[in-house]
Amino acid sequence: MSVTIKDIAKKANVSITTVSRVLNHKTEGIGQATRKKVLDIIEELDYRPNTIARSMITKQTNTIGLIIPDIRNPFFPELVRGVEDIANQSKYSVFLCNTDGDVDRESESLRLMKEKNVDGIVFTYAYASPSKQLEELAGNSKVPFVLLDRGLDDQKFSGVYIDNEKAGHMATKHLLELSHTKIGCITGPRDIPNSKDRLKGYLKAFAESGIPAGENLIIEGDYQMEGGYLAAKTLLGKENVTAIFAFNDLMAFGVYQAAADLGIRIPEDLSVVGFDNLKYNQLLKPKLTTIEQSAYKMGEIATEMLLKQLKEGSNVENKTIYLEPSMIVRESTKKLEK
Amino acid sequence: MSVTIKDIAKKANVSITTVSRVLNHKTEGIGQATRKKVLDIIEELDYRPNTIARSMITKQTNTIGLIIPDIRNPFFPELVRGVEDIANQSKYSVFLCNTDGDVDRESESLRLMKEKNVDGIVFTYAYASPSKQLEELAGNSKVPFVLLDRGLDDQKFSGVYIDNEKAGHMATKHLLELSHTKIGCITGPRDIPNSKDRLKGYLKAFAESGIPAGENLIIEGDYQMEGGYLAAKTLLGKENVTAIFAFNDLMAFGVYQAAADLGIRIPEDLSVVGFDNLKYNQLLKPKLTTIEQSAYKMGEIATEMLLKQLKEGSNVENKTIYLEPSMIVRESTKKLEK
DNA sequence: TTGTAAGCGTTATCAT
DNA sequence: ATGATAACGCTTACAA
Repeated sequence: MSVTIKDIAKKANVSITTVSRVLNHKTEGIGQATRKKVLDIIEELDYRPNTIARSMITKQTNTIGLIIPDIRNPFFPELVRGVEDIANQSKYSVFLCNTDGDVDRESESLRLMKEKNVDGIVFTYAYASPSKQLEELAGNSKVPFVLLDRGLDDQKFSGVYIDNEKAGHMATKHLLELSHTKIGCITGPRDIPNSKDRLKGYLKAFAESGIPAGENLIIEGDYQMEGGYLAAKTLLGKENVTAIFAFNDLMAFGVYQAAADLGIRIPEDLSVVGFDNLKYNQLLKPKLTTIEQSAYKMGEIATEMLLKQLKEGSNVENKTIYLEPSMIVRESTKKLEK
Repeated sequence: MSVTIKDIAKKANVSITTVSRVLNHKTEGIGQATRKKVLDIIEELDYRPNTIARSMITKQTNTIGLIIPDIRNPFFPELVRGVEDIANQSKYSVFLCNTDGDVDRESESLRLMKEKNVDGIVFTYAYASPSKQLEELAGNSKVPFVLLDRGLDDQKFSGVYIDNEKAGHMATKHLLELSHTKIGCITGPRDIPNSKDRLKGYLKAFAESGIPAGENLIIEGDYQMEGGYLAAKTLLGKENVTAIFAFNDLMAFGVYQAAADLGIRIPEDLSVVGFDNLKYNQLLKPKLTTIEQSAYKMGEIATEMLLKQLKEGSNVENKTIYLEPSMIVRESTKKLEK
């Protein structure tokens, strides 16, 4: 049996209340001598308060939940570290759940988080409209949460995103300025808001340029390498595009592979723009032109927002933050020669 | 206030003991009718038992801790999913901690795990000898744990590793058979057992071949891209090696970059062997010859071992499992032409 | 400054 | 088959 507050109290000849007070750094109502005595015994016995017993009373667990689609997608480790680093600074630990983008596993995760009594949740929400679970979270059960990355078109929830429409616009405009007109577009899964917004940007850039955007040039991807590969095969086979804008770097990797299979050279025959600026795309040849967004920073900001809510109570108003994307032009895009 | 066992009891006109019994699926000592009545009310009120209160008594949290160096190293996401997937199957959730390979953060993580009352720990232990903390874990505090990947040369702890010496031997022998004699070796951090074992294999292959292994050809790396890059610069600059064996793929990526900077062609001028078979090294040109080891599987096995210990109590004997490595020959290695 | 005692939501023990 | 009650280890009124 491990040592409890009672053991300390007994050995110090004080009440457990007194021990509790020094434990919680109560300033008033405790004598210097007593405090020291208790502290010494705590040290001597290497006593650690039982956080579970504590949680029962305080209703706090000093734990936050983090729900993401899949840690194996290299975008998310960065995000996770951003969340964890900030959380740890404030003595919070993090519970991780992967949902694989599956609705059932997502609500299962949410259930689990509530069961574990997390104090708040950072949530890569991947659907366009709030689920029943999410509404309930915001309504009855009152667990604070912050959405991030994938988004929800609803200002009533706290969230951290980048300005995806702007990013989509930048990437497409870049390609248009390089004289490309047949620009393939490989989107993310249909329902994910960030993909929708990037598509809006893509279409807007076309509209501005006066060039018609071909319906056939837009293909739904899966944010995975495989989906990028398949979509690129279609695009390069039937549509003869001269450029492809993939909505994440992973799919751009797939585009590279498809191009290699088909003997198509990048950037001579095909320009490619990605999205995310993953660290390991330095390995690609030629180096990938892409949109920069910092998953780590998004994780940090979202967690800071969440912790603020936890500390200041629910009187903190929800807000949505949009980070500025930036474009990194490297070697995979090139002016189209007539 | 959320609904408690008392509310259910009151509404059902039974005692909380009875409710508790149906909650815990006690078969005996409960009538069919009562059970149904209680169950209905539980459903009606959407009651969820408070796991914290439960934990106070059962001393179980249904949570396991997972300590790794850094989730951003692409080896670990796979491992994490292996652990999580198995844990979830048995209704366990996982607490994640990154230590960045830092000793202080590691013992901090361990402390946290105990504070959170995890039932067991899966631990990428990165040092050659057991720390005081670890001894204590095995001794007094009796939290079951399973080590994995990086290892500890001590059969008295449970662990899951691959046969690193054999793997190091395979890789080096492959290079020797391709007529290379000046084979650079970029190891992991000095203290990590898996690196030591790989080095043993490297030296053994040389010893068997009768070719002397040059001391200068062995450079300590950091298991990161940067370290691989730096080490390769040294190796390629001063030592004129014709082949490099990097102790993980990440460092092999660095070798590729160094070679590119120096105008050295792979595999014509330099053969390269990596270690891990990371998914995204498909992106490399030429494709990397490497040692296959499944982080996912290691995570699965370690977690299965841990759960077995948790279920069957401490009468399960500790054991160390060594998985078989295999070699994947791709395009980055080539016979040395005289 | 310090202590007594109630209570958090369960499970476990022992009655009935 | 069911219930009363102690206990888990702590925090927090309230009292002294």
